[in-house]
Amino acid sequence: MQDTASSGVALWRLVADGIERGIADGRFSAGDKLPGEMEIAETYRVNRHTVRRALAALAERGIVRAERGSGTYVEAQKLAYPLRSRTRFSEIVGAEGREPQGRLIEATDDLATRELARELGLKVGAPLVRIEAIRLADRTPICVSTTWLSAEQFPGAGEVFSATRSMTRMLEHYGIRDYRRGATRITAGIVDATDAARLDLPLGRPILVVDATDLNLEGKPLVTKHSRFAAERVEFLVENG
Amino acid sequence: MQDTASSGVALWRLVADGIERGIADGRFSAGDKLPGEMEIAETYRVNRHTVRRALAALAERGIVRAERGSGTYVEAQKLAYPLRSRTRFSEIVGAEGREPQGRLIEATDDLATRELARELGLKVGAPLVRIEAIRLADRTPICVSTTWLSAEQFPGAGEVFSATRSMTRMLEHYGIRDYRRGATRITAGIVDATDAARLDLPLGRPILVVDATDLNLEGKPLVTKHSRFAAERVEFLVENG
DNA sequence: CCAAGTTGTCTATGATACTAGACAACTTGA
DNA sequence: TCAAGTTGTCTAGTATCATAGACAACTTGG
Repeated sequence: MQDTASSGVALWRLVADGIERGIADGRFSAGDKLPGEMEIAETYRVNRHTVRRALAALAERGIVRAERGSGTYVEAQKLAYPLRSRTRFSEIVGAEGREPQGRLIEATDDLATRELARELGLKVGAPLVRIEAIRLADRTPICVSTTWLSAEQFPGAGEVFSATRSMTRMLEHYGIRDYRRGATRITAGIVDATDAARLDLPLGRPILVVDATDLNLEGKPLVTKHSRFAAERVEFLVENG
Repeated sequence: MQDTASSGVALWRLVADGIERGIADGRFSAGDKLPGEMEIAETYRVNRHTVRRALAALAERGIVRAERGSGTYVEAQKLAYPLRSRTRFSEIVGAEGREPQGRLIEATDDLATRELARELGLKVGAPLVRIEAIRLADRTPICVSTTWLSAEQFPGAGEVFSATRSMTRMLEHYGIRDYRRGATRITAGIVDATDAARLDLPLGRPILVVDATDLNLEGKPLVTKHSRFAAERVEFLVENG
C-alpha cells in the first residue's frame, strides 16, 4: 500500500483504522490474538515499522496490548462499573457478561491506625485482618484491593476469603446477609511497581483509587477498603438522582 | 495549529477538509471568493504555505480556482446523476463535460451468497467474479463499487475490466451490446475508513449507497452492484413518468 | 533444551510536512 | 499613477513519515 497519492492521511493511520474497524466489526474479539506484525505488514503492503506505529497508537488508547514473544491481543472494552449503594464486584462483572474472579494475594494481621479505627468504629490499635486481593474479569486484572476487617468480629477471614474468592460470600459465612456502601472517595494516581505487577500494567499507567467503607443494614461499619483500579480497563458510572 | 497530537492526518488535509466542508455546507457558494491565504492561515493557526498546499489540493480536484493578484474562488458543483433505465457512468459524466475514468482496485473470486444468487438468478455457491472499482470525474473520486458477475458467463472479467476501465466496454467484450437497469435501492450511511481512503473523503462524511442489478434485453440478470457515492459530489436525479 | 515465531530496539536513509522569511507578479480601487 | 492586497515562487531548516535491515528479548510448543 503506497500513500494513496499523498492523501494527507498517514499510512500508519490507515492501518490503525483498518485494525480498529476489524475489532469493531467483530472480526477480532476481546482477547483474540491479532495476526503477527509481519503478516499485517504484508496484508496492508506496508513496512513492519509502519504496522508497529499503528499498533502503538492503538495500544496507547488501550485498544490492543502487545506481549513480547507472544503476540498482540485485543484488549477488552472498559468495564462499566456503576457506583451505587449496592456495589458487588461479582454482580457488576457478571451483568456485563464477563466472568468475575477473585484471588487472594495475602492475608495478615494488622492493628488499627487512627484513620482505620475511625472508619471502622473501633479503637486505635484494635486487631484487624488485612486482606490483599485482586479482582479479575475474564482473567484480566481489574483492581487490587486492601481490605480491613475487625479480627474479633471476623476471625479467620483470610482463609474464608481464600476459599470463597468473594467478599460477599465471605461475609455471608459470618451471617452478614446484606450490606451497603457508605462513603466512597475517588482519586487518581500512577500505579506503583507492586500494583503494576499485580494488575499486569506497564509502569506509569494511571489508576483510579477508591476508598470505601461498607456498612451493615444498621449503619455499623463492617469493612473498609483501599482499591486501585486499572484506569484503562474500567469506567465508573455515577448515577444521578 | 500543531499536528493534533500527531493524529496521522496532515495539517494541510485538515485545512482542505475545513474549506471543503465550508463549501458543502453552503458557507461558500460557487463563484464566491475565499478569504485570503493569510487570513485562512490565521484562522487555522497555520503557515501560509500549508494553506497553499490545501488550496492546491482543492484546485487539483477542480473545487476551487486561484487567480493571481485577485483571490481564490469556489468552482464546485455537484455531479448531476440521472437515474434512468439506461445509466452508464461514462455517458453521464461525459454529458456534464467532465472526464470520466474508472480504476480497478481488485478482482477476486467469490461464491454466491443467498442474496447474490437471488439477484443474479444463480444457485447459492455459484462461482462469481467480484470487482472492486472506483469511478472518477475529472480525477475526483465519485463512487466505489463492488460488482459481482457469474464467473462462468464472464471468465476473466477482472482482467478485461482492468484493461478497458469501463463496465460497458467490459460487457461488450463478452458480446453484450446493451443492457438496462433493473431494481435500484438507495440508502445513505457514513463512510467507513476504507471507502474514505478510496474516495479521498474525510471520515464521518455521508455516502449514498446504491444496490442495483443490470439486466440484458431479455430481462436476465447480468451483474449486480453495491456502490457507495460521495454524497457531497453527486446529486441523483429521478425522472418521473 | 531447542527451534520457530513473536515483539522490542537500534541505526540509517530518503521523502514529505510544516514553518519561516523574502520578494516577484498581478489585480483592484482610490 | 499609486498603494494596498492578492497569489506565485524561491531558499532554508526542523520534524515526522516510511522504508530497510539487523539483532536482542521473550514465549510457545515439541
